[in-house]
Amino acid sequence: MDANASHHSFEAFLLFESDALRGRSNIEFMETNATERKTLDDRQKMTDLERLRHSCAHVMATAIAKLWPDAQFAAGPPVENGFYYDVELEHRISPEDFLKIEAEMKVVTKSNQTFEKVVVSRDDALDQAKRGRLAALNDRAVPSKFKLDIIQGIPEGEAISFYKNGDFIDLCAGPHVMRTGNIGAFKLTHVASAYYKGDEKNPQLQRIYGTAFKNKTEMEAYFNMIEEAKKRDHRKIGQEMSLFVIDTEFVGPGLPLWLPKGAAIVEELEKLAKETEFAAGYVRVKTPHIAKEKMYLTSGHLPKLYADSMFPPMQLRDEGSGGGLDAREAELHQKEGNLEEMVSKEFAAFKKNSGIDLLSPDQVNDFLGSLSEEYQKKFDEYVHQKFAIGLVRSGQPVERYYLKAMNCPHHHRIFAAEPRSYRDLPLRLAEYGTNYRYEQSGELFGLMRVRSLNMNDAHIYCQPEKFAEEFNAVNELYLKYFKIFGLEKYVMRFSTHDPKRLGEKYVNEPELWIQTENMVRDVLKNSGINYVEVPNEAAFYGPKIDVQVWSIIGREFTIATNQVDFAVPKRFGLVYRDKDNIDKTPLCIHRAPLGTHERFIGFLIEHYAGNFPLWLAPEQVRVITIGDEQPLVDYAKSIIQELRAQMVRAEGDYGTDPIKAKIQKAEQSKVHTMLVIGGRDMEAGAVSVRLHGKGNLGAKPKTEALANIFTAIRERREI
RNA sequence: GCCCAUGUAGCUCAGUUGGCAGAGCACGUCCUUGGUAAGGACGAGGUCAUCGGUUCGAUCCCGAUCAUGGGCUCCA
Repeated sequence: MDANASHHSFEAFLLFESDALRGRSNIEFMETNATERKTLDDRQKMTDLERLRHSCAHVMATAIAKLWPDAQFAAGPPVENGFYYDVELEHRISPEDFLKIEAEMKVVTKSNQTFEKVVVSRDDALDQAKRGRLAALNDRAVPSKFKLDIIQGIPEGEAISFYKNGDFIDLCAGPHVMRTGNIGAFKLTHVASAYYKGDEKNPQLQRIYGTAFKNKTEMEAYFNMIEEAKKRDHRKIGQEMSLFVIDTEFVGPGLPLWLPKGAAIVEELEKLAKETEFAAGYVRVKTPHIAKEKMYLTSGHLPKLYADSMFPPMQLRDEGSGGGLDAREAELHQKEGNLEEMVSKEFAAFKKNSGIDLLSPDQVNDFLGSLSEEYQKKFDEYVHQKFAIGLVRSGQPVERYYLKAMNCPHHHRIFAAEPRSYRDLPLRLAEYGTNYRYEQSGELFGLMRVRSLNMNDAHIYCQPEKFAEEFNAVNELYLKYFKIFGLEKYVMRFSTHDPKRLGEKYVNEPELWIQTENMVRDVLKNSGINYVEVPNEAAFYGPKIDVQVWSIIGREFTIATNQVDFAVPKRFGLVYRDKDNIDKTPLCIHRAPLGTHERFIGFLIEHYAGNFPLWLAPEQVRVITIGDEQPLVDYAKSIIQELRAQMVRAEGDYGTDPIKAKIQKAEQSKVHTMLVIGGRDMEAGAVSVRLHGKGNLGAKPKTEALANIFTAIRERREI
């Protein structure tokens, strides 16, 4: 591997590791497309709705040009849920301006102007742009600079056209609706910034987003759908159900804390993974959260390529002020003395201020909290120096430690820890490892983008000839999980290499590529898995499979990536002794079917809208008494004991609230199963069963009701 | 990181054109003893994100910082 190639491999490596959990694959996909210019034919393929929305972008530009004639427009395409137009304008457009703009837009749609297409010569186009006539209502002193730039970028021979509505003329390839009045309903939604042509070296523009529909009814339906999705937002439900919090003040942004109810879900998922993986022949390992710098220098994440995504290192520094050890120890004693002096002074002042002579333990804590910043700083310096001296004396070298951003290097070292024979393979090392990644602050998003993540990780080391079998087994795992979570729509995006770019974008192992890709393709084909093949999207060192799933309301999530890796084990010098007594490098399959707890639970919350199936429900059963008489409470408590003895998460509500209030509380907190008991039930040895969202099922013998609960949980299905 | 918006009680949000800080829910105490989505009374809860500036006076105006959210890919 030459230097350049290995540079790419680090990049590819980090791409895999981040893609798996960040769902970046789409972005990558789009970027590849974006480099290819849309042809005029492509543009004619616009759907009716896109055509309408693109027309609406022109209407918006017309309105903005009227309000701010110096506005410079760049591009205004239709997008997934509407349209935008990029505009350069001194005035900062805020949502308050939307009403004003919309009012002007309404004037344009009401007057029902025709969209007229005019095909012009290149010279004409340039001339009009220079006169500032494009994307404007009149001639202007300054040229329409972005339009001018765009015209210059149009290849020779391609037709250039203007579209005109009323007095507004814009450079545009179309297509458009016939008249402005065809835009039945529209609304501006938000404003953001974007660089011209997406390049940060270009000027920053204001991107104004809006949406448009044939008629009001369809627009209302769209906004209702948005509202529905908002109700399912994992951040909202997570708070309502007390699943997790993000304590930015004391713990840090992007570092979620799982509350007991959320941790219950975490535990259930781990239990599922452990059972499933155990049955599939995985062995579990445990690795520390940190490793020496050498680890990541070897893996290639450091010194540069992954450094930005890792938390800065913990450095055990020897930062003495020169001089021998003796001199520095003397300095340390001096510092100790100074500190003591400072403390006694501040203590005296504290006692004087509070007027207390003998402090209680609480008051001592108050005092410690009140110590001056200067003292704290000196104290830190003191501790640091003491530590550094200790290190020097013990003869340890200065070291840097990093929080791990991925588990594979640790697992590779586990592979390397013992001599491996082909008889030991496949070795499937599994771990719910906690990784730390320094995501950019603007990238953080609820549980979906975090800085600490628990990955359902495993690395399968196998002989190349066993690959198909292993890879197939991994896919079986996925299908099994999809079934458990009721995921009906999924697609595996199988990314392959491009032979033309071997040695540049892809590791130069033509035969290995073809061989591995064929193996992957065969497995996918034979197993009847729903997949699409995406050429020229593989990672540097092997084909990859992104797993996209759709939640019950049709939102798409990328939950996991599988990666076939025929290059990195080599970097770690991993070998096994084969039958022929030769050391060979194993293939490695990286896989994480349940992604990370953070992202996966975020997905599940939205998928289920917080109404988890019984086995996952944070509170599975609540026993509710009608009244608070002692015998009834005792009966309820005995039921809870029976449930808890079988690891069922059960709580009791024995309070004095009226029964309707207790039911509502339980329903609102989405308790899966309510066992309501009154005097009648107690005498009959019965419970009356109510399921969340499904209402009262009526009285059942207690033993039968409990047995149903136990079985349903064990089999991970509904009652 | 960059642009824009937001930050008031545990939660959802009012409010003050600059002059003692508000509601509902949740919480606590008491009353209520009831059969499947809210019985009642009283009470406790706040450095109005943080720091600085203007002012007789700042939660409000100005600036900075931090955090959260929407974007920063979909090219005439």
